[in-house]
Amino acid sequence: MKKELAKTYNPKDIEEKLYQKWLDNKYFRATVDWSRKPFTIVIPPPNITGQLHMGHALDNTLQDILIRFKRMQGYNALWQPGTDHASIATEVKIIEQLKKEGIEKEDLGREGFLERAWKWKEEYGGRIISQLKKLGSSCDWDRERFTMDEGCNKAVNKVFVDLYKKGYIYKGSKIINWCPVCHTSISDAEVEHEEKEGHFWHIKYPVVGEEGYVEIATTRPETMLGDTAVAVNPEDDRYKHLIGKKVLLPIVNREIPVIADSYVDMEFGTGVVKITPAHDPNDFEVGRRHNLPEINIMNDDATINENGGKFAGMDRYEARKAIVEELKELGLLVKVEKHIHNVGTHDRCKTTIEPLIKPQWFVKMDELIKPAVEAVKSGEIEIIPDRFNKIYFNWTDNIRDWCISRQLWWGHRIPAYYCDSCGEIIVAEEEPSRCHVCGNTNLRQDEDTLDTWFSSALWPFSTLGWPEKTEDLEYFYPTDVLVTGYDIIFFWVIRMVFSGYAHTGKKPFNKVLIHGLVRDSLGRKMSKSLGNGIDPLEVIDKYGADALRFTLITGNAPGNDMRFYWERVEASRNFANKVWNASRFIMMNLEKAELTKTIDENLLTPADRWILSKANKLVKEVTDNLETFEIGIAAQKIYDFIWEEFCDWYIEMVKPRLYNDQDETKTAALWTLQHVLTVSLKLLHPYMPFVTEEIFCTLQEMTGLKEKDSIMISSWPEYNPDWEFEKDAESIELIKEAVKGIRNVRSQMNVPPSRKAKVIVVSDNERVKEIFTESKAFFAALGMASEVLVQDDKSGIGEDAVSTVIRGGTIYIPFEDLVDIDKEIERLEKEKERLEQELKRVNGMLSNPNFISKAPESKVAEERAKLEKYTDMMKQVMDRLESLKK
RNA sequence: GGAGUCAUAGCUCAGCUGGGACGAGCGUUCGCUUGACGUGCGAAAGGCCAUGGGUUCGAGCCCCAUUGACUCCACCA
Repeated sequence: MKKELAKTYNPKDIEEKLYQKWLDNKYFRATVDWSRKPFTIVIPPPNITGQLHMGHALDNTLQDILIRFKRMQGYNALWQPGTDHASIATEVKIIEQLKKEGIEKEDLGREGFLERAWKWKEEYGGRIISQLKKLGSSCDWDRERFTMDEGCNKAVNKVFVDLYKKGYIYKGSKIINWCPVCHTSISDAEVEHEEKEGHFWHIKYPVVGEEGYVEIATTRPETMLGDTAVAVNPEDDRYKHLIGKKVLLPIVNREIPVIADSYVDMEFGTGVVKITPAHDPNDFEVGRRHNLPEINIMNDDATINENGGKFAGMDRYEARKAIVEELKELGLLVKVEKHIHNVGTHDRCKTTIEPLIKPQWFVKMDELIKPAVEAVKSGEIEIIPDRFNKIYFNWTDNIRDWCISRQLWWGHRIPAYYCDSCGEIIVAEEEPSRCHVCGNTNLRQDEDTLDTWFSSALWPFSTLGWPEKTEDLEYFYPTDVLVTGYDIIFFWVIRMVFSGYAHTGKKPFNKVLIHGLVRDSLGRKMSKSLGNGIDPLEVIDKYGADALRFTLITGNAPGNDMRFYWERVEASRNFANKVWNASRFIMMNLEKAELTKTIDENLLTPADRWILSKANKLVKEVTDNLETFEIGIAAQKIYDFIWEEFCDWYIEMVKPRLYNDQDETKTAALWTLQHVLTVSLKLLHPYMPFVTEEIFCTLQEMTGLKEKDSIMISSWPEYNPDWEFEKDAESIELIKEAVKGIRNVRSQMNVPPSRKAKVIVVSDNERVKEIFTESKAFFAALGMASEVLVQDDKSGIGEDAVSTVIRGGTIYIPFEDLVDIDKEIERLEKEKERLEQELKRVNGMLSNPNFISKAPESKVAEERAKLEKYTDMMKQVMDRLESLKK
């Protein structure tokens, strides 16, 4: 019993079933096989807290396309999947959950909390994975990893210890970005700078021991509680005399020095800057240069601490108000100006960052970053599109030490142990049983965990077994391509690159494919707060995964952002439906046919050879495009080929042969249909895995020509240099031209398709006559002709006919009653005008001696051919006009 | 203050290393129960390729400047 396809394509009927089939047959599985070439992609691990959003959908569609393409090409394609523990995001989620139960994090204690966290991970961590499956992602799920699993933890510890031993990891008290809500330090990359409207408060600081004061301008008056100096530029004549003297810090009534530092910009503000080393990164630097005391005036929740005297306990903004109020009362507030400035916020919770001095762990970057810079400079790692090199270098060139410790519980705990009796710090992969200096057995592990990105940086090799010397690592590493959005270059890409070189001695990947963001239809970022996000799962539910995938990779240039439109998804769905129906038609006709794998080429008609060479050319182009990551361009070409060339032209051309059992070329037509369809399906498969699989399998059953149980393991079509049928291509193009001409004329005259008419091709060119004679059958069908006559003169054709000119001939349609001679003349005049334009252009070029001498020969020849063609057509138009005007 | 992206049909965007804009989808107009598909078929309307220079036989594409929109980076109190 042969399978039937439903009338319209319904993705829901097949997607789940096919995905299950792929899983059951282990088609996604990749294992070491030295006889084959590997092709490896590691997934950017989605957060376990995450839900699939459009960004994931795009990112993973791109990866799946590349993987499926390479797999079909015969590579041993591994797509390594996994998830990220996402320290802050997850910890915040769990704290929220606990809050609902009225529990504080501290109530549970570290162990209790972690237990809850793991439970949460077990429950929700797999959600995004199942969503990725709905997209059709062909990851090797047997290899699924987690950034906090045992192997990754081992890798993290080893890296930490190694870097520590080499002096690249150190602990230090430096000013760091502190999030008062999340209660943790964060790295520079996690700080977002937002322009905010603020104020500029001008405050008088009286000079000690003499009359007068200096006026300073500040955006954060509350930090004056921690001021330990006032700075001026050493070149500033206005203030030179004050350098070395002291001023009295108002309210606090502390005497602080006036120092000179070139950091101060004379042009900006008043030229005098208050220095608060403990709460401003710049002031911190100045403070260290001048050995100033660092007075921390804040608690971890950004309330004022005991160093703030009577303001202690107030929130930083309350304190600001109170201090301004008091300054006013003291008569020390000169003025308040509006001021727009950049404020750093935490990218996760949008809280304004508070710079604080805290002991933290850092990775020293200056040496480590060097190979990462060199790799991209030399082209050993290629970033696509290459304009992102600049973003990459912008970050590497300005890199600062990476603050890696986080005051969180969910994450890799720092493998550093303190001996409280002798003060020794022991950094080791395994917890030491005793202090190697004093023998103390009561060691205390560092409370902090590591930045999430510390473990993600190792992802390309930790997932393959590193630090063990596994065969996987040897075979699949370095990976081939990394696919990710431009927003994550500095968070992740750079860190993977330097980590790869530092720990494996190799680059983590050869190429980085960067894509843009998916925005809403108004061009805004999709975000939770705006509520403008579109759920990919909803799209899949309504239109199918294939439609979503196709939509995401077409209609935009690499690296550029794209807007999401439902209309575009609909168009993609329509395309899937088109493929479905074309296949349905073909299979309908194949039912009774006996096909063989290859065909005797002598049986092929010009139309067959035309579409075969078109398909052949498509194979070459699509393959080339995919090799160079021009994924959207390739998709567009496949779309155009299937819809226009194959469906609208070839299938229509072939219909008369299919309906005529006497036609000895019918088998050739069926074979060609089947062959071109199969090639098209294969090319389309990476983009639309589900429809193509369903049709491919059904088609195989129908024809009995079985290649493989699944299209995804079938072989990628290969370009055949022998299948360039130039002559047939020319013939068919000529017929297409004629058909278009006829349709155009008919449409202009409002002739309904039901009214057939005789079509007479007049030409004195033997080749032209031959072309129309051999293709008469389908030319008649496409041109809505009742009968086609091919003759070499106009005998028998009266004035009551309309005509259209092609190269080498004129086509007449005697419509008798419908023909209005004046209108016909008008039409021909227009055609004449058009040709005149063309001739003018071509003649212009060809009469330019510089063009002839400097342009490439092929171009000149091309233009000459056009001249010939248009001249010929012009002559015919003129002839016709003449006879009508008589 | 640096850097980048974008400006092409009513809308959203393609246009590869310079060689006539066959531009695509959607929308619009007209005509179609043409034995796969109305999620379709056929025909059409619609573009000074932001502006001003330059290079070139030839520029939407390369160079310079200008205008406008957006994004990223940056410690100006």
